[in-house]
Amino acid sequence: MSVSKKQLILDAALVLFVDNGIDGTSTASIAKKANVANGTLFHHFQTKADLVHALYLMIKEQFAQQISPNNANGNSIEQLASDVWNDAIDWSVANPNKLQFFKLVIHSHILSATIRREIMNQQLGFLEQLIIAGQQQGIFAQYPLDLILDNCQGQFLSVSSFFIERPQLTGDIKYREAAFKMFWNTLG
Amino acid sequence: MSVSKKQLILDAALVLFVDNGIDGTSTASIAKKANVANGTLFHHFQTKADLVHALYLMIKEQFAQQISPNNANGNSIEQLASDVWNDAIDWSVANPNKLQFFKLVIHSHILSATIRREIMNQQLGFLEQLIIAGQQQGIFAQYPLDLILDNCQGQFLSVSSFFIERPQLTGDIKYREAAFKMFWNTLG
DNA sequence: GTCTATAGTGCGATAGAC
DNA sequence: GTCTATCGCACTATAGAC
Repeated sequence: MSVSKKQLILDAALVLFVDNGIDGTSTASIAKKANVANGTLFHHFQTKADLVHALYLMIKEQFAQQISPNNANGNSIEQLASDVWNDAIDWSVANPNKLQFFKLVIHSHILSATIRREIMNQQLGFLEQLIIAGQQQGIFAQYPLDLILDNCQGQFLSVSSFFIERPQLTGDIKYREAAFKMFWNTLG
Repeated sequence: MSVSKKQLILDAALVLFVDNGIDGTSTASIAKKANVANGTLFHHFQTKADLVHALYLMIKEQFAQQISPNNANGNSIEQLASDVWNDAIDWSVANPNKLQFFKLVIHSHILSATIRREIMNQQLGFLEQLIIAGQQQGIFAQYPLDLILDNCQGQFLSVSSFFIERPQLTGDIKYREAAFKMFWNTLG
């Protein structure tokens, strides 16, 4: 077989979680959609929470790969910020289910508060470096870093969802530029 | 009795929802915490979803009362925006459970998507007027209104949660001013 | 309106054959 | 690793006495 049953389960779970919520999705329905037996699911994942966590880790990896800046040298902070921001938005629009799943996990009680806090911090590690650099160069205001990061995550999640819900606006330069401008202005 | 059983149920539900999530809270546990019989809960609320909706409506009313500007005339847009923003943050810090419940409802699947969309629109009606006025006066940039509103809601929810999780920073002028400045800068 | 008791359902997880 | 079958539990909602 070309795709492992484990992966089939993860794929099915993502779709069902986004459609019905995490608590609203039974393990039986996941197995059924994946064309896999009920017991097989619990062979690969000890508990439902383990499945959620594994799915999150997989998606986080993919997200990190898309938005890690690969040409950091020689560009202005604004250019770097624009690249990172727009890469993140592009990824969200190309992977709407995965972005929505991030939001579900952040607000779900199925994972412990500690794990959910780790999630957020890891998610924003790349941004932290960029903001510190901007502050050192005097481009950004000296707002407290922790407050800035929470604010930026809030903007990213809401604006991503905005574009996901309105696919026809994704390529609209007016909207895309406004979205970045608002994000950028926040920092100054 | 001084407080109706219906109100006792609503009060108990709020605490349990915030602690354990909406799906993670059984109607039986709500009745128990409210010192009320199981059947009494379903006498006042036909279904669990009805209870959630009623609780939301009650809290929304309280929130709207706190942040509606009562001295709109004679003040600058920035002063108005500052008043509204800080009233909203103050309310959130004074009523952390209620703000967290807003977040739960927005991301829960127990209410239909239609109802959740209404919720957001009603929540932000007051802001809409202020932003339109600012744009007409040339104080704000001409970003698309719908995008601005989603962005602002994202900032408000994340920054509110930030202060709720760090009560000792609520009165810290440096943090409070930075929070408003970031919000304000977004619009310009 | 409030209570007790319970019906009826769906769920997470396990056991054991293959 | 994958399957079938099912256990045991917790849950929403109802019935009917007071």
